[in-house]
Amino acid sequence: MGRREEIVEAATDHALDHGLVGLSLRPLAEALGTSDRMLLYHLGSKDALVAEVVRCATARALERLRALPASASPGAAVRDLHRLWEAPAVRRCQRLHVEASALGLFGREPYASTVGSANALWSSAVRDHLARSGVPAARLDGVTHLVDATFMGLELDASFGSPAGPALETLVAAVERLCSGS
Amino acid sequence: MGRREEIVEAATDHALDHGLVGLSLRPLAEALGTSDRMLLYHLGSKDALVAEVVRCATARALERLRALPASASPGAAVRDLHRLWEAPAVRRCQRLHVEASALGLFGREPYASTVGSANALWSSAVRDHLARSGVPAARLDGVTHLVDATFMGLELDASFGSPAGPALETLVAAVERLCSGS
DNA sequence: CCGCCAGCGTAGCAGTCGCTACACTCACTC
DNA sequence: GAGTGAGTGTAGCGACTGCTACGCTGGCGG
Repeated sequence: MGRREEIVEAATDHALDHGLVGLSLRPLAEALGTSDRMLLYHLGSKDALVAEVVRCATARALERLRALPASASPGAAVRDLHRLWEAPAVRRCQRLHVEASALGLFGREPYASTVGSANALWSSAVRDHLARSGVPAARLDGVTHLVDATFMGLELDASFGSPAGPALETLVAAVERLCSGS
Repeated sequence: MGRREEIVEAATDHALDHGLVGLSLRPLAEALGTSDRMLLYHLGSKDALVAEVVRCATARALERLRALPASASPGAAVRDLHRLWEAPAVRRCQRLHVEASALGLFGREPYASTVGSANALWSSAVRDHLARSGVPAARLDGVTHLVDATFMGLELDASFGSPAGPALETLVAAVERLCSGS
């Protein structure tokens, strides 16, 4: 692993803990045992570094999602996806993804474009898992978007103590009915 | 309206356009035709100003939500809530709310605490509307949280061009089945 | 007519930001 | 052994941050 990849991995760990918003080169460099000068030497600019961090966090979460075995039913798939999402290692990545998405809300770069492609990857992996778990093709698009959006929204809600339970149970029940009936 | 309220309203307009992240006192003051000195004089600190802005944006959206007449059915309620959410005046407020929520994700103040109470208000108003529109009590909690989380998530997705249509239709169908059956 | 104080402007503080200029070491090739 | 290039440390640039010290103004009550 080259120095650049080492830096990106370590910076990702740091961002997973502290978020993207306050991120600045000097404290980050100090935490990584190097200097801001070096971060810029290897990454080119802060924006490039941030883009790499977002990409790296997404890749870590994706690896876990792709390793998830097919679930027994659409309802079980939603539950399994949520369990995966709540695994600490995955959740921290998703929290970062949500933060990056919000930073792109007003078109601010590099968040807007980076998060766009990250989300396409994640969303299509969710779709794959749902398809493998018996969600009928006619419902696949809608359920994928619904599940994806709901989990993101729940992550936002969770930050001020709102429990995910009721919404999750409702979503599971809804997906079950939607995929068995009609 | 006192000078303080005028400033908060104008600052809210500005934040609705430009977001909370890059917000800094001097450009804001210039846009408002005053000086950073005055913002601090009337509001006390930047954090207090931000808290007021978030509160103000939430109040504007709430006013619209509370004026929404009861819908004909649970499914229609979801559709009506979404139509309300997509009204430009409301949507800008919700976009700001989502941004503020994300800024609170890592516990950063004043976002975390301000957004918490704003969300409680919004969530309970959504709950009221759903109850008025025929969502049975047993489902009220789950549907409220589901709808709320989904809309927030869709707002995040919308920023990189993902259409809300499929997820919304699926949510409407799901809520309809959930509230008529069993 | 005087004092007072809310409201406002000017100037500036100490600190942080991303980024760069420059000099230097070291391993390498020729 | 000279030259070369990647990698690194130091120091600092200009811009910007939230915030404050200080002085002025105008209208009010005494």
